[in-house]
This record gives sequence, structure tokens and C-alpha cells, in this order.
Amino acid sequence: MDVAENILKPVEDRTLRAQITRQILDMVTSGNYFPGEKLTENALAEQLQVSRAPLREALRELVDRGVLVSQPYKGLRVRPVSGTDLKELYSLRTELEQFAFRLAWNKRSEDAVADLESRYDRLIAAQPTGDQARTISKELSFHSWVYELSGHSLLLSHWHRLTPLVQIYMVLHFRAHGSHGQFRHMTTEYLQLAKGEDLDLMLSHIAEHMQQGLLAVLKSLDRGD
Amino acid sequence: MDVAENILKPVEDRTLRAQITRQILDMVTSGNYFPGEKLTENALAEQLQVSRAPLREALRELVDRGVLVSQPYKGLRVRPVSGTDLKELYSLRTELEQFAFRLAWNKRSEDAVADLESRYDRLIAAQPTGDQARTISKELSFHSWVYELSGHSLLLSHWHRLTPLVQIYMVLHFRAHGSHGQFRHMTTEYLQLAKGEDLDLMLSHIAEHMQQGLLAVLKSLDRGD
DNA sequence: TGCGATTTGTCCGTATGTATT
DNA sequence: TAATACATACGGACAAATCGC
Repeated sequence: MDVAENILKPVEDRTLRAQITRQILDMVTSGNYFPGEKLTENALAEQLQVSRAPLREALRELVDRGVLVSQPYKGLRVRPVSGTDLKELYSLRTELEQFAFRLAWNKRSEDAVADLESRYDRLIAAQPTGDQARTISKELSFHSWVYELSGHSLLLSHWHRLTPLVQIYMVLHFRAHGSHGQFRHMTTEYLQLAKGEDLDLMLSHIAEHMQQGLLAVLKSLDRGD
Repeated sequence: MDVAENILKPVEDRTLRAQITRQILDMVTSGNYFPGEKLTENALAEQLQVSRAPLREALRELVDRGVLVSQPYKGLRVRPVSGTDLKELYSLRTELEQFAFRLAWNKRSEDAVADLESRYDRLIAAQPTGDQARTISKELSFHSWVYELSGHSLLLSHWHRLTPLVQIYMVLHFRAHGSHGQFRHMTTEYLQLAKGEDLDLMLSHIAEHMQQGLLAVLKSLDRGD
């Protein structure tokens, strides 16, 4: 099953370049490669059975998305993780998601709320299966709801730009803890507040929600990798 | 290495791909190409005297940055402008810049303030020359100050992602009005508030500042292109 | 320090798929 | 329907930079 399929826009992969981008992104976000690991073009080209031309274009895309880092003439690496990067990621997520909620607040129709509940159900259902990739995918789908509802396509694109890094960090966290059912009550509160009528409460909960996630993943970083 | 340093004074473009990216970006943001205009690879390759391999990689970078839009097997175009896109751009700018000010507020040293004043002086000095590209560059440098001071590299990268589109819109505005010395008092107030001690006043001014800029460019859109 | 091996970066020729006329 | 133009893809080759011995 395609991990990123439910997160990224359902762009039909018409070109080989797009397929390659998707494949490498999946490999990285599903933990096949470790942060900081070096990628060599020839190895990838042989592994994926493609020529270097479309491969290099795909790699360039992933560098621009922040998934890979490039050093001219030295090579490509999976973006290394650091506590600083992690803090920045979560603080920016907090700002963007609060902004999204302010935009989407008056757009919450019955259908929209039902949609969020459906995403919540799928997330809860995925957790006990132990399928990490699936759970992370559902978690991101749950959080994507407000960005999509906001109707702010530029904001949505900036959120999509963050998701691969969020995935990478979640994989690290899973690796250290095995599951994050511990956050189930946070997610449930998030859902209830999103259905409620107190926007300020929702906004402050987002900040708390993010802070909890940040601390958890920071602990994973300190212990493991 | 200092991130901000690489932006203001871009390190030597070691690879041809980086040089091509910069050249096309300059052509687009300086108004050589119109929004919506089609770009053909062969023409660009001949014009820039490069082969298609690094050219295509550079084009892929610009697509990811949002400067160009790609339709598989149909071609590339300079991103068309629309009122909706413009509103989204300015609303997101408002959020990001307010966030940056909250982060940077307690980091405003004497040197930092002097830096901002220096950027202000260069902006004011550039306006009467009529050099559009230079004026726009100084305007962006002025606004970049707070992002750099914030120390939030991820936020800075998202701001840099917005700047090409901001440039494109500014070019349209210039084309319709010839100059925007009309905003000089806004910029002056921005500087004074940034030097002051009332953060809330600064934040609300940013919202107003952006709103003014949005309305001005929207008018340009309605009249001209 | 130098030298060879490896990898990235670049170029070219050609073939194929797609859209447009 | 055919023809043309163009984007896409491939493989081979060489140059440039880096790395390891």
C-alpha cells in the first residue's frame, strides 16, 4: 500500500519522474533509509531500473521538498534530524494549523464534520494493528482535514511540504516506542474541540497538542538514533 | 555556515544547474516573461547555451518553488496570477511575518536594529532611481530582516519560498503604477514600530501593511494584465 | 603529498509518448 | 486520419570534483 498516497495530492503519476519521486519518498518515509544516509545515483538507478536522467530530476524535487539534502559533487543524503529542526518543525506546524483553523472555523458543515470523524475512526482503527506506515498515514490525514477545509491552497501546499519531515520524525518515534496509543486521548480531545464552538480553546489545544508531540519525539531522539 | 548569508549574498553557483535556475528566476521576476507565458525547453537551451539535462533539472526546481507550473507532456508556463492566489499569498505572508516578529522581538539587539535601518535606507535610496528590480530587491531585503533575526531556519525557508511570487506581483504593480513611493509612509511606520516596544501594535500594523499592499496590487490586476 | 577510483555533473544522439493541427 | 512539434526517457560518453589509499 502506498504510504504517501493518502497524504499528498492524488496526482496521477503520469511521468516516470513522478513515479520515481513517489517511490523514493515512500522508501524514506517508511524508514527504509535512515536520516543522514547517503544515496548514490547509480545504485538507485539500478535498483529502480531507470536511467539517471529522470532519476536526477526526481532527486532534485526531493531536495527542494527538504526530504534530501544536496552537497554539490559530494552527493545526496536523507535529511539528518536534530532537536533544533524538530522544534522548528513543530512550532511552524502550530502556527500553520492555528491559521488553518481560524480560516476553516466557519466552514465546518455537517459533511465536513462527518469527514473529520471518519478520519478519526480510521486513525483509531489503524493504531492497534501495529502497522506503522498506515497509522502515520491516518494521523496525517486526520490533521490534513483542517488545511483542506480552509480552502487556502497556498497554505495547504506549505503543509504538504512539511508532511514528509513529520513522517520521518514519526517513524523515529515509532521505532523508539512501538506505538503512540498514548496520544489517543489528545486526539480525541482534538476531535471534540474541532466539533465544538470555542475557537480559542481549539487554538490553545493545538499548541498543547504539538508540544506533547514534540516532547515525545525529542525523547525518542535522545534515547535512540 | 550562516543560512541568511547564503541568501543575501548567494554563494558562487558551483553547478550549471544552479546558474540556470538563477538566470530563469531572474528573467521571470524581472518581467522578461509574463505570467502564463509558455516556456519551451529547446528555446531555453539554445538561448542559455546549455544542454537539456541540467536545464530540465533547473526547471523542475522552479516548478517546485511555485514559479513555474507544469502540465505533463504539455509544457511549462510561468505561474499565472489571479486575485485568489494574490489574496492567499498576502494572507499567508501576514501570518508568517507576525510569527517571525513574535520570535524575533526579544532578539532585537542594537546591531540588529542598525541592520534594519540600513536596509530601510537602501530601500528609500533605491525608490527614486526608478530601477524596478533594484527597488523590489531592497523591499524584500527589508522584510527579510525579521525572518533572519527570528533564527527559525524553517520559517526562513518558507519565506524564501514565497519571495519569487511576491516579486512577480510587485513587477505587475510597478508596470501599472510606475512607482510605489506611495507606500513610503507605511514602510516608515513599519520601521518605527519594529524599533519600538509594542509588539501588539507591530503585529496589527503588519496586517494593515499587507492589506494595503494586497489592495494596491489587486487594482493593478484589474486594470492591466 | 600524489594518484587512482568513485561519484557527481554535463552533453549528445536517439527513440518514444503525447498533444495539437 | 495523418503529420508535426514537443515533452519525456534512455544510454553512452566525457569532464569535474571528491574521496581513499
